[in-house]
Amino acid sequence: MLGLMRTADVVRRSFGRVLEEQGITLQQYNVLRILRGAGDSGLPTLEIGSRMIEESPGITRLIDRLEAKAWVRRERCPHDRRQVLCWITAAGLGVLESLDEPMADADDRALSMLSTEDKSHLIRLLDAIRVGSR
Amino acid sequence: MLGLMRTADVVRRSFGRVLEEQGITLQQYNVLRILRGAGDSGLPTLEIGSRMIEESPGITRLIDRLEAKAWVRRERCPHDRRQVLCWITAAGLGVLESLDEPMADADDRALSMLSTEDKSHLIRLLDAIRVGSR
DNA sequence: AACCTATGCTTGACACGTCAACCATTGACC
DNA sequence: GGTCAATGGTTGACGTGTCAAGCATAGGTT
Repeated sequence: MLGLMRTADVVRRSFGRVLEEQGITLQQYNVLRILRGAGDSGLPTLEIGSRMIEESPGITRLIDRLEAKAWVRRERCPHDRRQVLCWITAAGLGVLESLDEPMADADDRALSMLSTEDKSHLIRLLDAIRVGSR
Repeated sequence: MLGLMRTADVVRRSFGRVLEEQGITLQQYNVLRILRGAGDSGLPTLEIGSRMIEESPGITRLIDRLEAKAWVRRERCPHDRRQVLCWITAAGLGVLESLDEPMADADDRALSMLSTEDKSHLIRLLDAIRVGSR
């Protein structure tokens, strides 16, 4: 378990270094990816949160910062005024696009020492741990 | 890589839940473990930091909190007045002791779904990723 | 219509992790 | 002995994870 956490941190930092050149953090990147996937219909705040690693409260402030950088647009939903819908902006899409390749490279680099078989085995083991942790 | 980070977070939170009953965090627990291992001779601040996951600056404040709870004692080293030596206190040892068993159980639980062979394979894969990330 | 619980955030407070800048002490070199 | 770079730590600022508490809106129930 120690090894798992250590390795995850090493990998996290290595992705972080790629992202910091665009002035974006890993979590902000994740949110933008999720919103790009959601398309024009946008997503309510907590729906984004539920697709991320963290618990809900942090997501509000995370999106605050993305909105401040004009990468995300927010609007209260007219049908259910409790919800706040979020969309990625054109600027946000641009940032993501410029990161797609470097991030794919980083991913390749991080796993370059493993064979295809190793990778699928690793995924299976990790999934098993995650499923079992309830 | 996503799976790795997700799984690590799940595991981190699960250990966190065990520790919070003693009012201690995972990082604080790590520091105490390191200091227990160091014994009576204590360790300089940055030496502790280098054995942890994080980079140096955070370690000062981490130990500040441990000192505030009287689990750690600090003293400027007389031979090299730049260094600050740290020791775990008796109270700190007590806290650790009360956590040894619950933490071992949590570790077992987290990995109970894997065979011995799976575990050593997982360790090998994780080590390979870590070694390759330089 | 009045009430009540659930839902969807948001905020405040605190623990980190990380970078950049800074201070003190050492040790080496001139 | 005086200067200077290196070492060991600390601080400030900012992003994030998490808990507890709070607020507004929805959707029943009566």
